[in-house]
Amino acid sequence: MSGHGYPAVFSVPQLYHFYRCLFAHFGAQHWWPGRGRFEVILGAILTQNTNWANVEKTLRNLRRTSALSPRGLARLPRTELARLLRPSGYFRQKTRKLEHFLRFLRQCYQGSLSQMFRAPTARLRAELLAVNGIGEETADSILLYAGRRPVFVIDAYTRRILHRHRLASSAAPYRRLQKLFEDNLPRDAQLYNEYHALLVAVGKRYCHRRAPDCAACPLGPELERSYGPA
DNA sequence: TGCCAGGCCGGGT
DNA sequence: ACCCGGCATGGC
Repeated sequence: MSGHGYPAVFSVPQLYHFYRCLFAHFGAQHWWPGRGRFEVILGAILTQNTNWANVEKTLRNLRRTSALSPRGLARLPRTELARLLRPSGYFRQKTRKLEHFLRFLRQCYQGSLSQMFRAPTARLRAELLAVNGIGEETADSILLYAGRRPVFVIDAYTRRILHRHRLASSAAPYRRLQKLFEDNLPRDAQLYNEYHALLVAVGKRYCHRRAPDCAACPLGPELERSYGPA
């Protein structure tokens, strides 16, 4: 069908209906949690494979230093920065990742987020991906939640939920899943924002690793009806 | 107590 | 182009 060896991804015009079911159940999520776009970027890096509650501790640590800006953090000694990042796990890795991002921002955009977000989306995405420590999900989270670009974010919960509802193979690559949403929804950053936040909300409750079939999800039967037989 | 969390990288097939 | 081990803390 696709000719690329990943046949098990379906085109889903009802994807918007899925969104409305989620919104009706869970309501507005008010994402991204964080104050301002620099905190959004920090959170996107710090939450990699990590519980958000741990990230919050680190963000509180950083706020207390009154150095919560690109230039402020760049002035901190590495050991001090590492100590502040400790609660969010992988703290040595994340210290390096953060330093890589700060260096990129300084060298390419004079340390200015305003300047960075003036770049066209496709170019900025490629540049972010070239930063060591920023992968596809983190780059897209930055673009969507800090830059308000219409870029759909795919994460582990999204993958599991799509698989559970037979909308995609569990092995489908990131870009393919992203395209599934972007091709079947209006190109609207606010919609992508709310949709992804809702997927995480439902995923946290019903679709953790040990229950990848989302067996307890109350939306399951409803959604299967709306999709018809797979 | 063990398992889990809003990934990513580097090295090996 | 995949597959895998490593990275680390805090909560249930």
